[in-house]
Amino acid sequence: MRVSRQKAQKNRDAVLDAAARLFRERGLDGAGVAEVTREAGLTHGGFYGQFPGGKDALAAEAVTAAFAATQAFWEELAIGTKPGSGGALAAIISAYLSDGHRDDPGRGCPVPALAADAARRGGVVQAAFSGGVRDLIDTLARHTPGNTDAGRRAEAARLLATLAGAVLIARAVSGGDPALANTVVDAAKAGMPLNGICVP
Amino acid sequence: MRVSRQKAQKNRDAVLDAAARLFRERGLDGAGVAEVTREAGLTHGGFYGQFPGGKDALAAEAVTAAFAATQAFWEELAIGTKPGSGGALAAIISAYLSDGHRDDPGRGCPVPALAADAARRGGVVQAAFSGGVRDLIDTLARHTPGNTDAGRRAEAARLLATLAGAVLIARAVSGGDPALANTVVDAAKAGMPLNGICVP
DNA sequence: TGTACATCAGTGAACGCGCGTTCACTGATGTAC
DNA sequence: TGTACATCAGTGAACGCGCGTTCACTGATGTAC
Repeated sequence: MRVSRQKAQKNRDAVLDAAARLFRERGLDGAGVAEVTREAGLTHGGFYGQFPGGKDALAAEAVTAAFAATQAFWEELAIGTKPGSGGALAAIISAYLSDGHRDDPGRGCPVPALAADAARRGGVVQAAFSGGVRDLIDTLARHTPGNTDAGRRAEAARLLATLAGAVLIARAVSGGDPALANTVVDAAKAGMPLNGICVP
Repeated sequence: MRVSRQKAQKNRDAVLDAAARLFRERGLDGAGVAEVTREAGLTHGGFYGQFPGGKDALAAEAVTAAFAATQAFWEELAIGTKPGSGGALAAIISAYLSDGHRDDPGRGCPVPALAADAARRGGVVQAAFSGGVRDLIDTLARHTPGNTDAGRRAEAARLLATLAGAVLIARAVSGGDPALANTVVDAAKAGMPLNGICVP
């Protein structure tokens, strides 16, 4: 049965939201079209009307949405901190390396959750992922101390690698060796620029 | 047809080798039992005689084998460098952040290739992964400067997070934004302890 | 050492299952008058 | 504003396909004599 255009848009958004969460939780191969649409309160039949590009198109849009949400979350964290004080960066790092982020990949950064999948899938998914990483590094660079744009971007890139790597490893070992997971996250925290000065 | 016990062992090893490579290349969901055994020159029927635990058992053993190979490769790199000079660590870092490693996940470190899969799969796979990460960090710590064991281990953990994160991101964006991939890897290189002094 | 036979590593067909995708259909929406 | 009808968002059954796994069978190996 037909629904209003407003309701149709809401339904599409619900599918996208469910996809962005489920893909981060279970991987691009671990969540199917049927489950995603069911989670959005719909059946799978209408899906190809919403996303003519099929699952790949959904995955690409979900990746973009997940990056946008992460970026928005970071900007929200930055509000209320003194500009130039490094407080925004500290807040982002603290949230990124929190237990909450480690244990809730569905609402977290797409990099540790989906980077390997994006690398393998290629096409529109990898393109969306690349754009997301670039925007995320730019956002991080805006809150990173440094003299030049290139320097801030490089530092932000290094930071994201360490943050994503630490959460990636922590998630992988938290079930089999919780102490090791904490070691990795704590080591990453200790190596963050705000805890001292790095002189390359 | 029955084969000799020696040949049977060789066949099992061939399946394990193929699995260790294919799983790293395509992910645990991206390579099937049929393809792995075919790559080893066998049919899939005999597989459950070799691995009664099924695909999960194969994945767990493949993860362990991949970590062991990475560790052996690092130890090989360390041979011929002056002990305590940091030369071994420099060689490991250089190899890890090379284009060759980025573009050949099948023979590379299991962390960027399989950590997300291991986190989701749980069970014996996650247990094998946890053990592999611990051993890898211990190996890295043996070549890391520092005053205490705990300090070396923490530094090694932080190092592995940065290395794995950088390669993970580089692989994900190399198709869509090659310049960004180089930015991330170069930034990780520049942030390595051997290029300067980190004062936490 | 030679022979007869039990063992078992590997084969290939078959199983149920869930996947991504298609399509005829439904019925409320949006529109033309 | 009210009515008639075309549009189309969503439904649910169905498609082929590849997955992990099972199993009856084959025939060379390993063993007992």
